[in-house]
Amino acid sequence: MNLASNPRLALRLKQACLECGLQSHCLPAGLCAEDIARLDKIIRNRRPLAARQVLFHAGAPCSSLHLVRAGTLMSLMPLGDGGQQVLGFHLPGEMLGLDALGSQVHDCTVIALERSSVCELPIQALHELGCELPAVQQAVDRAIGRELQTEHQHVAMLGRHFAHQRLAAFLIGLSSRQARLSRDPLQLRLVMSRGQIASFLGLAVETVSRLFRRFQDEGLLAVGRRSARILDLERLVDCCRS
Amino acid sequence: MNLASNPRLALRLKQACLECGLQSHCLPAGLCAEDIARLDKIIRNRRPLAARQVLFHAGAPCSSLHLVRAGTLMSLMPLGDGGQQVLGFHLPGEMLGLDALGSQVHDCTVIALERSSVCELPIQALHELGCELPAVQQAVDRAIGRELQTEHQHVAMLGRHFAHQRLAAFLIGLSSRQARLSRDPLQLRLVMSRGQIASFLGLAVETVSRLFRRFQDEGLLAVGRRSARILDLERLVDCCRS
DNA sequence: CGGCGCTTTGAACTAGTTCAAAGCAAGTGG
DNA sequence: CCACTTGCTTTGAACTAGTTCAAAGCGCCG
Repeated sequence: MNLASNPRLALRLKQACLECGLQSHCLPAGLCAEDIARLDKIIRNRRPLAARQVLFHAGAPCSSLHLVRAGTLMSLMPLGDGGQQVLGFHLPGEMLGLDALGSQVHDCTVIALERSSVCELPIQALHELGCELPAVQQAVDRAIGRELQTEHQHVAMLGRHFAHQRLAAFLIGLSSRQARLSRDPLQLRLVMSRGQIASFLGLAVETVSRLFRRFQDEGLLAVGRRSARILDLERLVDCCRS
Repeated sequence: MNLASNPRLALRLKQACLECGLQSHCLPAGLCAEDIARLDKIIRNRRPLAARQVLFHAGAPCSSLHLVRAGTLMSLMPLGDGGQQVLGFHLPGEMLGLDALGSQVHDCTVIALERSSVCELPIQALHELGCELPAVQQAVDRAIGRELQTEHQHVAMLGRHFAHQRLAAFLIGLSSRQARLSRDPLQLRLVMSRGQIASFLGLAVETVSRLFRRFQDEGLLAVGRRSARILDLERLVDCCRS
């Protein structure tokens, strides 16, 4: 199926940053209209991705960053023994591909979990613009810093002893990222499979499944196949620490 | 004791990038002498750190990056329940503080594990220089990309099932970083405590201790209190995958 | 409708943790 | 210079959280 032939998607592809609903949650956040227009000009390609389509492979050469415009993506690190470690899930407004900044080669694979779309930012052009407009440079710095902090959070989570602490931390993380996008922070869409969540948390699938059940039994969550509603945020937060 | 009064340290503090033995393993790697001289001018402060001295605290405001010049540092993330997760160990030539790039606030604490010294790079000045000299911009990008990739490796390691895989991966990682510094890649200095290694790997101290013994019994390693010699690199590498 | 893949559930198992105590090394002060 | 304190490391034994294995349930897509 040719996605571009879909009128609704074609419309979205034409959308410039200034008309994008994501504006204030994305890279341009905080920039003036003029700067956004400049930024907009260097965005090369707003391409739609089908579910399970690969954005780039580990080892692929690269001279661009990507911003998630819509949908959800996942990054994977090949493990050598054939397995894959899930490194992260990426929501709209988040930046992808920073790992390739220096080496020009990706160290992980990124794949769409549902129909998604991304904006491509050529690194070279972004640098040039950053030199002209300090606000753009700042925005890029913000994205880099946030990416690093997210990784730190992930490591801290994997360091937690108990499985329930990790799952709770994961759900709360998702919730606050939803909030950032002005979505309901209590209604979580679980676009990823249980297996992918398990890999992300360093657990077995079965453990994740049992924990979802347990959280539901304890009245913390209402769990669906592809969604979860947080019923008691406070206790869920406590759960991270005990 | 006033470290600056020590003549040997004072000498090292005056050392410019061009005379620094680390040159080709540090940020300036690949730059021409002229560019290095420019970079050198913006380095504000080469301060020595005593063992256990804190470079910066989580939450501290920040407008600089740091390069490790000598010694070893460790970054820690406060866990809320009072505990600390070890995020990483930092050897000479590696960059510190990138997490604060956007927010201007550190999300982790960095502490010296032994007498160390670091170079401070004001972010503002670094950006300005990067605009003038693309090679400097590239060097910074390299540092950022490498930092991200290191985090990815850490996550991938924490995702491994078995404790021996994690310890082996840790030792091999250390080894290759030593090699990068033209040090003997088989003779590892373990500046950090067993407890710190355990936290880094998401294990209990006792497990790490037992694994060191086991690796020694199996002829992979000769383990000392503060050092380890790799006796069979090939089998140690295999160990990461099985 | 039928088949495939994801999810759930149960039961046995085990790797790693926890608890407790002894062993060491390094630094301190008399 | 030695005795002593302190903190890290090692070792052993009991315990348990999470894994593994197996099988049934369920939903989705062709």
